[in-house]
Amino acid sequence: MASRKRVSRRVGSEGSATRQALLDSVERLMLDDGYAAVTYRAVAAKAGVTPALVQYYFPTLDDLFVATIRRRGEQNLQRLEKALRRGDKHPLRVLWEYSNKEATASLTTEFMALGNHRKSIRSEITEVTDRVRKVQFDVLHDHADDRTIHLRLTPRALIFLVTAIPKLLQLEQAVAIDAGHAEITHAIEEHLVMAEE
Amino acid sequence: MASRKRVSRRVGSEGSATRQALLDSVERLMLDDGYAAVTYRAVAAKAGVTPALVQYYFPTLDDLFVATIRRRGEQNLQRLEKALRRGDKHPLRVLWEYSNKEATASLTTEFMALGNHRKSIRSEITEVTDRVRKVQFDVLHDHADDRTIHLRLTPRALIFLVTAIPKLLQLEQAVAIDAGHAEITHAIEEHLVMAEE
DNA sequence: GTCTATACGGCGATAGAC
DNA sequence: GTCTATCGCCGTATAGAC
Repeated sequence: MASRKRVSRRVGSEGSATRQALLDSVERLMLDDGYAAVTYRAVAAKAGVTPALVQYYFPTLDDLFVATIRRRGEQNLQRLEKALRRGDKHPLRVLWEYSNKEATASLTTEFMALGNHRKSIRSEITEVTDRVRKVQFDVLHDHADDRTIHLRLTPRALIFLVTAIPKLLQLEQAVAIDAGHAEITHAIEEHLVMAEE
Repeated sequence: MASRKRVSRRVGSEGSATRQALLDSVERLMLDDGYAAVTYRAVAAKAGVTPALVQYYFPTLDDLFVATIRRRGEQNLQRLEKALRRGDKHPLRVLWEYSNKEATASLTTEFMALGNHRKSIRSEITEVTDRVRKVQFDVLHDHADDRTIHLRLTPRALIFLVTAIPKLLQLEQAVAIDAGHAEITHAIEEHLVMAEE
């Protein structure tokens, strides 16, 4: 099923323009038609190169998916850290807004589905998520006060709620389900306002 | 991509033993290796028949997936209604426990991933979820009292929390993430106890 | 180092033989 | 009702051109 003999992944320099263009094509395909639409032939066509060239850069599809999630994860982490550093909003609100950025979230959903049956991708997701959660926990830990006690929720539980619920809302939206969505969003917004004053 | 001309789905009688055995095999394959492992050849091998016979019962893979989700959805709905009818627990707790049944939830996850890029499955999920949510809403609507106000949450929002969060916990567990899980579970259990007394 | 051409086996789907 | 043959995709391995 998976590759065996192949030794060197990441052929072609990391910053190569072609390489970046290929990863862009992968993200577009995943967003438009789901990860199943990511084939060597489709990626090549979208980027205007030959299928064999895609394979030169990414010997297996796993390599291609891992490179895509790694690049996106890095970008997300930097976006989050930058937003938190600005310090003009309550950290919980920053996390909430960060998680509601839909392009990112629906890509994440695709990757989690992929991770269900591809080990290499599962570990990549685990790694990047751990790093993100650590950043989130640190900032909330510094900010901890009676408001978390008021809500009877620990920082970790709060992080879960404001970051995971948006993900779930979008997961359901993708299958045309929206019962309770407006109410949940409203309730969380209300709690955020309370936490901010 | 999808089938076009085919008119009659559901070849072979609905209750055919072969048919049921094939759907069992599909569920096992999805749980063990993800939906990508569901191929005519794999299903046939698991059920001890020829691949062509599987194709006789289910002309396209879409038909196979739709039949699987429909059967499972019917079973879940009846399980939920039965648990609610017993009336020995608070409806919210019934919903919470119902959603925490893991076999069901991880199958659901697979189907939602499938629904991301297969239209026929998406509408099947939407339909069965609407029916389930209606049952859930009705029972909670009858049961509505000051406890929902205490939590500042509408019935629909409450349903979302106690049914969707377990789904998400398992989705994350599938990729080896568990930050905040224990805390969230504990917090919800606490709220349920409050609602029950 | 970049890129291409080609071949192989496995897949879903179809048509049609028995 | 059951199964065979076939078609056009797919991932990917390999050999080699610039």
